[in-house]
Amino acid sequence: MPGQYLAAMYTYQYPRPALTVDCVIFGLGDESLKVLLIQRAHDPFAGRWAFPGGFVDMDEPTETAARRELWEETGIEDMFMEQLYTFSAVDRDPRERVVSVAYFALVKLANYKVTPGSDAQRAEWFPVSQLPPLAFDHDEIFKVALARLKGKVRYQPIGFELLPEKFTLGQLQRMYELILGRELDKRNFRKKILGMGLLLPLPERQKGVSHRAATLYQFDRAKYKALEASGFMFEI
Amino acid sequence: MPGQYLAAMYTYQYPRPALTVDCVIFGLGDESLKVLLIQRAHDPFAGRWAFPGGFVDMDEPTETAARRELWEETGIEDMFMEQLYTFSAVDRDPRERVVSVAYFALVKLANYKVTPGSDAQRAEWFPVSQLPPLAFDHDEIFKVALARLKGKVRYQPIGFELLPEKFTLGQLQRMYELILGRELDKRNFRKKILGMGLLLPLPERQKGVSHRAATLYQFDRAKYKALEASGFMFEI
DNA sequence: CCAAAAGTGTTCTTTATACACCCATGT
DNA sequence: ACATGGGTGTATAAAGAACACTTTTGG
Repeated sequence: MPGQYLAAMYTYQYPRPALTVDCVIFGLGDESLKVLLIQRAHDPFAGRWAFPGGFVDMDEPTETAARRELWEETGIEDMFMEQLYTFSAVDRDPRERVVSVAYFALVKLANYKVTPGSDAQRAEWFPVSQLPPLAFDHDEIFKVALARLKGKVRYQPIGFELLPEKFTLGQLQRMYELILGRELDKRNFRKKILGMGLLLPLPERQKGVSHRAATLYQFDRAKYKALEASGFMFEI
Repeated sequence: MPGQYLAAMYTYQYPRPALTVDCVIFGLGDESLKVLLIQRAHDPFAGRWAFPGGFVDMDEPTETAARRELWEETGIEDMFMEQLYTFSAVDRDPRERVVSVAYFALVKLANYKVTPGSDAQRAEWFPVSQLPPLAFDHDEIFKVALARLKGKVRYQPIGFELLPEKFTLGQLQRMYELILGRELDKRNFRKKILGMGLLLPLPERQKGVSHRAATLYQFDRAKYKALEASGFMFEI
């Protein structure tokens, strides 16, 4: 990184904000949409809950920083992630000027059933409708993240990131109902989603349920890519 | 700003990326959608065109920085602006690590007909289909900005920000056609947009045109706010 | 046999699309 | 008179919304 020296030559005279990342991770519980929070060990806001995050290193882009922090703090990796928004209010951190690039992630909660927490830190999944008061401006970050999820889930097939690889149409519909906050008509839903031709029915069926076993489906990513390229628009 | 002292106490040991803003400003010409570029006076990329932008001060949020830089470099103010994306590739600036928060702005070009340029800098409006090679990663920033504009203009009434306060339905339709890159049916377009009840017909008509004078309309922002709050979705 | 979710079609309403001619104005 | 864009309605097709019963499985 020759930049280190050049930085001094060109710009050392200007103070710079600190740069951090914060991650809003959504997971799908049995009865609610959830987000992962970490309890802060130190001041400011010691004891309060906050989204996992941390400082951006000089040799990594912000998304890499977000994935690294998430892995360090929770052990979660390889999830769907996209940039959410950059929060830069001058007083958002009481210590000093900190600008934070927030990320928005979706995980298959079944893969992380046990409450995460690698350091001494406590991490816990909270239903989105029952969040404790959050540190810093994380309440605002959460609002933006939830709005993004609700807005996006209808027009891009990101909802599948919350489900296991193999899922039933019932699970899929419940996922949409939980996120959108309203009920969907079962027959119309199935007609629409199957009509897209993006769900591969598997030769397997659900097991161990005390009712008729449902067909398992898989989302056909390759087919979606192809259709998307030729102008197809996903919509629920 | 007590943060200045605290910053030294807590975090002076970590190097920080520089933080800048860049603004992609769209305006509507007679025959094309345009963006404002500034020709760089100094290295790196001396002589190349780039989006206006600059460093974020310690006492201003990024959007304020974007508006300030834009005013300083072009004299444009009070335009529609929203955050676009934060670009953080490690080598995006050859001198040192610079993270840039890009903004996306829409202006009523008629108000800025003369080529702007307040400093010694040259500023010019370029049709989006004929951009010169840009400095830094600004080609990528532009791609993201144009995609955002195309995607958003259909679902939010931001297109009006590109037109004068009073406009004809012909101007409105041409605006959508230029941005979306396809022709719209005149009768269907009028039926749809007038059907929303968001356009106030004015008792005035177009003047000095060598054809039948069109009715002038105004976008009813108050009514849109009300409808939006009760679940109405704008769509072209 | 009961509970619980899976699975399945049709009707009606709403919205989208395709399409052609006369009108007003300035040159 | 002609060139230019303004202004108007209808018919057809497609998509969305509403709606109820039978099937399968485990307990």
